[in-house]
Amino acid sequence: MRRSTVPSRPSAKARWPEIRARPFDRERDPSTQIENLLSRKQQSKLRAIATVLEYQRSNNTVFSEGEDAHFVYSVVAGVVRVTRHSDSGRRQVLALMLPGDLFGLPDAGLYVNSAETVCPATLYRVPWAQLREMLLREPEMQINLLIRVAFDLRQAQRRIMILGQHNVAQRLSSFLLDFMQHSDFYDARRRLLTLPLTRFDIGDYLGTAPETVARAFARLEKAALVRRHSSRVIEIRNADALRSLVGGRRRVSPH
Amino acid sequence: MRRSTVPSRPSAKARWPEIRARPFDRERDPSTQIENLLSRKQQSKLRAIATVLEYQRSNNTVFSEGEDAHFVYSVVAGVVRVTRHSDSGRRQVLALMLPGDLFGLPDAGLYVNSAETVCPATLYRVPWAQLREMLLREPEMQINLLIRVAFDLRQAQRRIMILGQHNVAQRLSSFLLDFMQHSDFYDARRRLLTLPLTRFDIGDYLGTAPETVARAFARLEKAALVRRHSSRVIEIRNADALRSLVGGRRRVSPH
DNA sequence: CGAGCGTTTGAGATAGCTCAAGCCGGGTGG
DNA sequence: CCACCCGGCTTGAGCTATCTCAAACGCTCG
Repeated sequence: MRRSTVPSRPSAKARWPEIRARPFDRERDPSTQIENLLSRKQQSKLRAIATVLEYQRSNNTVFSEGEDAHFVYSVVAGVVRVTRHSDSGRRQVLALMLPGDLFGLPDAGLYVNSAETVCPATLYRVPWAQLREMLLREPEMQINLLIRVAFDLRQAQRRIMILGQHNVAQRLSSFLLDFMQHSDFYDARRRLLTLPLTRFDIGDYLGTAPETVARAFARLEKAALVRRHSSRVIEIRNADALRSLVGGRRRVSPH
Repeated sequence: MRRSTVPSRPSAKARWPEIRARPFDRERDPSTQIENLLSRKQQSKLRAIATVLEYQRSNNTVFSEGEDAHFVYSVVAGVVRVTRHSDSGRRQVLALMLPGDLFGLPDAGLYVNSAETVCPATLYRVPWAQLREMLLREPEMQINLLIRVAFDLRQAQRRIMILGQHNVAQRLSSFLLDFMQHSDFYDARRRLLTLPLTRFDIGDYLGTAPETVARAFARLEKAALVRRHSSRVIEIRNADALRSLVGGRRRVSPH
């Protein structure tokens, strides 16, 4: 078993948590999408039961598949990868959670996926039991949760499209274009994209091997669509060409 | 553009609807999953606003992506494929809706996917506006919808795993094993699976070409895991071997 | 300055794509 | 009732994208 096998990817360096938890502090917290969906009153109720977690490092486990699910999480800052391992032990990154995203909804009381930090991150943690009660009392709040889950479903369907139809260069382009939407990672003026992920993470996200990701980068660079300033810092030289690459065919006719 | 291009797949024979709609008739309708989640009172309310649609043929359009979304649907009998077309015009089958499944939730008032019958089918049609109001009034009903959408999300994540990690023979095995769960299609005693889908549909579901699906069937047959009685009728000769195939590695080491 | 991880590139093997041709079964019309 | 036709299915051939194993490179941290 060379890589990508069960417990985790390369950095199984098992650094330990170093997480600090503190009660919700209204003053310090930037507003997030989930809050924006709620009324002030609802927000304050949610804050009353939320805890803020600060993960100082990457590759920290938030929760693991199969564990009892007591909490739901929301990203305040940083990036969390939501993963699942297939029977063969290979890891798939199902989704990347960015600020404002919600994750950790239980299935029959258990987490079905694992979640780890991809870089230092700040999260809200909300006890599921209390949230559940609150939802039953407040239909408007619940419908907001429904909207979020429906959004996640559409995102997942988008991933299905990409995995089912695109070659690796197209998937990578699509991934880069997605990250360019977030000013946390993309400096639009200088056209510089700073990726928080390793090639292993990107590979597991795109359903391919890290070497293939590296080669896809090389290919995009040769075609002058991007330029690698370093492995994590990518200059976007031609976003339109990236877009039209994604829109093209998976394979060009051999004739 | 040989196949799999925009409007639809081979049978663009454009047969027209022949749909019959009738008000909900309590006596004739088998209970479906969505109803099972609801109390009697809720059920009767839902029935009051539901219409039953009967599609007599396959390849009938229920709705198309981009249309205004006025209704939500639930499958009573038959199979519906939910599809989306990529920019290149290729079709992806995002999900197959079987009896009890719900589909057609709008995104910003529009359908984001298309839905077509795969065989003759009976559906419930519920006006979204009325359902929405009902949900706001009845939190328990809403939480059931939330559970359904969360279920769909997990299904979609499962598809992501399969598309991202498995080779075509594994995907096909996984597809067959799924269908074996439904007594509508699988005769457990005789071990006969009757597929409602063409090779084109299966290919678009599994993210591959129909020829490759045919070859995967040939491979499974040669390994004595299945036997094709006809292209649509498959004898399952070794379900355990199918399962362990799915659990194995995508590609065997070359050495 | 060495170790370790992550990245890149190379080489060889192969699964799956595309085009093409033949087959097969069921429905239709003579 | 049979022959034909058409759509779907299968198989073949050639090509290439991607996988796997290897090896070398280069940060970064200690």
